[in-house]
Amino acid sequence: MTKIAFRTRIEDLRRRELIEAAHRVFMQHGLGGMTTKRICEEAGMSAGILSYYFKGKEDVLFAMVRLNNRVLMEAVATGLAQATTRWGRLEAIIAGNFPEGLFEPNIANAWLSVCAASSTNIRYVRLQRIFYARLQSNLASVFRDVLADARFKQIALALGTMIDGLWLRRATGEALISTDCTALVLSVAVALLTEAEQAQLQAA
Amino acid sequence: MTKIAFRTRIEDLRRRELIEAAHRVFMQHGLGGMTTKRICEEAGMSAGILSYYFKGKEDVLFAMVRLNNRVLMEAVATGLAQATTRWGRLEAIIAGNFPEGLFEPNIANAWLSVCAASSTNIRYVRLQRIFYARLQSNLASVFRDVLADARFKQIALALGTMIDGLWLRRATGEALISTDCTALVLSVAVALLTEAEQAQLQAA
DNA sequence: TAAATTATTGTATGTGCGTTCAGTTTTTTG
DNA sequence: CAAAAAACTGAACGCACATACAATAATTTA
Repeated sequence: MTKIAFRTRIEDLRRRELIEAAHRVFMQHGLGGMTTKRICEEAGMSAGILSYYFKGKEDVLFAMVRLNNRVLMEAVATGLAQATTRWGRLEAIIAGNFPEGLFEPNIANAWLSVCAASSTNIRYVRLQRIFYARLQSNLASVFRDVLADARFKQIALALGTMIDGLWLRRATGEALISTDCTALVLSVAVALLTEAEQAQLQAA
Repeated sequence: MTKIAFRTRIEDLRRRELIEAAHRVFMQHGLGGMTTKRICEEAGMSAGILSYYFKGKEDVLFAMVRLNNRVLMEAVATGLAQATTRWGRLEAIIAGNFPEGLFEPNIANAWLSVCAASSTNIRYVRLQRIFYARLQSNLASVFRDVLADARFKQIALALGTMIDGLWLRRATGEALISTDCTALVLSVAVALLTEAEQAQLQAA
């Protein structure tokens, strides 16, 4: 009994350590430079350990991406919980997608690399889908009841792709600042929503 | 004299063939699967030929990306030349960024891979910058005189990143259609520009 | 403490890659 | 046609990598 408990604990620990080491290597050397040797070295372990705790390198990468996504989604969730007004919630959603200290070229590039790898690996596509669905549902929680469904989907797509595009630009080193990006997306959101409101008023 | 002329011709021909072969391999196997062997095989030549006409694999890749960018930019240019009205020009610019038959997952993924590789390779960053600058200048040719400079830059960034984001989504296989994307970006452009106009009217 | 299980190591192995280069064929020159 | 230059070949090399695995160390169990 205690045996199993301990085993699980150390296994989880090692897996976590390897994932975090993989993350650091990823940040520093990019997807191409993320070798098993470097990961194990970064984790302070020997080369063979990776095969012991993971199915292979791909498995580590996937676990890493999943962990990152989870962290980001939780950040948005806590931001949402703190917001009180409808517009505050919108800002929280958008700002949550440009976390200060994380909106940096190397991190953006890591994310981009994973997107690029998505075409090969079905699991990544699924992960991305989940991520986008969450954004969509967050936006829906703010505006679905105010907008017609078709137009809402359009606006959600517009805002979502803008966020992605800004990250992409950041990945190439463009000098974008997280607060500016939030402001930009927010301003577009405002323009689209006021327009939609006016259209709805005219219809009535 | 004839010697030099002929030499130049066959060299250009082979280089072009290799670039196009590289492009096909890229499309089919992705950036990771684009090996020198496959490229030469696809071009119907032997393995060593690549080093004969190019400095190395990277050189071929770069030439390929440059060629693609040129083609896309020219497509936009011709579309622009045909447009007569101001709004027609705007639509031509946007539609030119979603060319029918080219707005497909594998092509999108190829572009995405290059973006991801940009962080390592300075030449790609330069290429991307040129591309974005061209988009910016095209948009400027339509709207700069109507808008304040700061707001124009914001709007141009918003539209540009949306276009990128839509390509990114397409890369992961999302079912987006080129005409829908054009319509979406155009609708956002309209919303932003009418808003900007109203703001300017109120100021007067 | 002895046995047994688990955790870790580091070398070995095989694979796939980009690049090189000595040689061969083709084309051009005189 | 002979000599020279250019175009091209394909085997060979070295390197970096992921993974496997036998050996060893640490820990738990009885």
